[in-house]
Amino acid sequence: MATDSYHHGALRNAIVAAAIDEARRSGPQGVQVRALAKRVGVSPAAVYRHFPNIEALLAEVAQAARERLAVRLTEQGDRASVRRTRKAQARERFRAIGRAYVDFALAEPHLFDTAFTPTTVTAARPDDPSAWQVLTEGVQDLVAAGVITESGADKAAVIAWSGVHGIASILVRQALNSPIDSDQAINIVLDALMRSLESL
Amino acid sequence: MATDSYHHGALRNAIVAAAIDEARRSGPQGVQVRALAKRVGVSPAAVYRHFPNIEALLAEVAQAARERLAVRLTEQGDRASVRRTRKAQARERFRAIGRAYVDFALAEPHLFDTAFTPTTVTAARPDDPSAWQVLTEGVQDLVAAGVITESGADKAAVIAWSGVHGIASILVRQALNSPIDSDQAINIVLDALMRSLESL
DNA sequence: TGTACATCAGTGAACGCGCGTTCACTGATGTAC
DNA sequence: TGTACATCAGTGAACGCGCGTTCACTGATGTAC
Repeated sequence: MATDSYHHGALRNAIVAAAIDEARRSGPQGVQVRALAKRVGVSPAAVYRHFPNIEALLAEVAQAARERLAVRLTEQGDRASVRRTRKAQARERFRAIGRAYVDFALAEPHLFDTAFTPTTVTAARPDDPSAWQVLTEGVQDLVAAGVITESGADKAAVIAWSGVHGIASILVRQALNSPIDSDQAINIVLDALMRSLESL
Repeated sequence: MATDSYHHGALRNAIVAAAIDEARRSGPQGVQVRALAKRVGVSPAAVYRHFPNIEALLAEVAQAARERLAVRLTEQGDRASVRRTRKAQARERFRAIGRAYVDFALAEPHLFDTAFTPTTVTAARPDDPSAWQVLTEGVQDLVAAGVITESGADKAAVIAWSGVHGIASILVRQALNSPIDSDQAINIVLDALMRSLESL
């Protein structure tokens, strides 16, 4: 791929990569045609060979952000410490996924923002992997291990997602108005989540 | 207050009111010097008699949005249905506050966004009333009624806020990816919240 | 194997727009005498 | 009670900037013969 010749060769990928990095640094607002073109070493008009408008590019970046989040959830779920019983294992894995969700938000606040930014353009394909799906699979594990009943699965997913998304959003916005510090808060929420799932 | 004379008379208030309405319609991005000036019937430069820059105005609007939320929480908490026992009453009130939080977000999504938009300028005075405080008072009620222990109060506040803020954010962003509909989801989260508080 | 040509990813310059902000000014207001 | 004057909330025009987008074009690439 000759990035320095007249024909870039892999311009589309380069633009998306630069846009993701820009979103990581400055959030959805940071995704701008002219800045990206400059950064990739190309004229602004070249961007329009690959995207009809900036909204389409932003939608793709948002999807990429959501997919990165999903990847992290799976990674950290797989890295959960090993437990004796199947129940304990499923619980541990689920908790690790929840923790990863919040950790991602704190490590990449702007990317987290971008992931959930409203876009006028809808994605051409479904998220793959999808954070919601990873979470749902975690719930299925809990069901299979007998931690929660099958009838409670849908509820469990909503409850868990609300909890982790809530504490993540609050911490990212630095809006936690409590004597409790961030790390404690995360654990308190995760504990509460596990408790309320098991009483489903 | 002669709003049509050379001296407006109550320009500052008029600008803030217009800005809040603009935020209500279009979110924090909608708060713009020139548009507000035009709307209030004044030249753009007049705005700078009352605010050093647009960030300062936005910070004030964000605070107003948070205070409106807080007012709604109190209103709806006070309107909670009457129960026989003190415990049941405290629970009912707390649930009503939680419900009001989510309802506000759904009724005024852009204002909700604005309330938690990051601002470079910090507020000159603390929020009054403050949503966090209303929530904390609800927790104190639960403690006083003996529903939860005093040692669990701080935790309860964090848990509750995460839950309601989470489901509110998810619904506002229309990101709920579940067979469950919005209204059910809200109740499921509120139920889970109440359960996990009582097991503190 | 060499050449003509279609294709299309890039350029460069310009467009119109709306933004926040500034500056020298003007006109209404209220206070001191 | 009437007038001079300080005060300051407003005006109007302009600033520089950066944005997304367009358009006629150019140059590299690969394919057909």
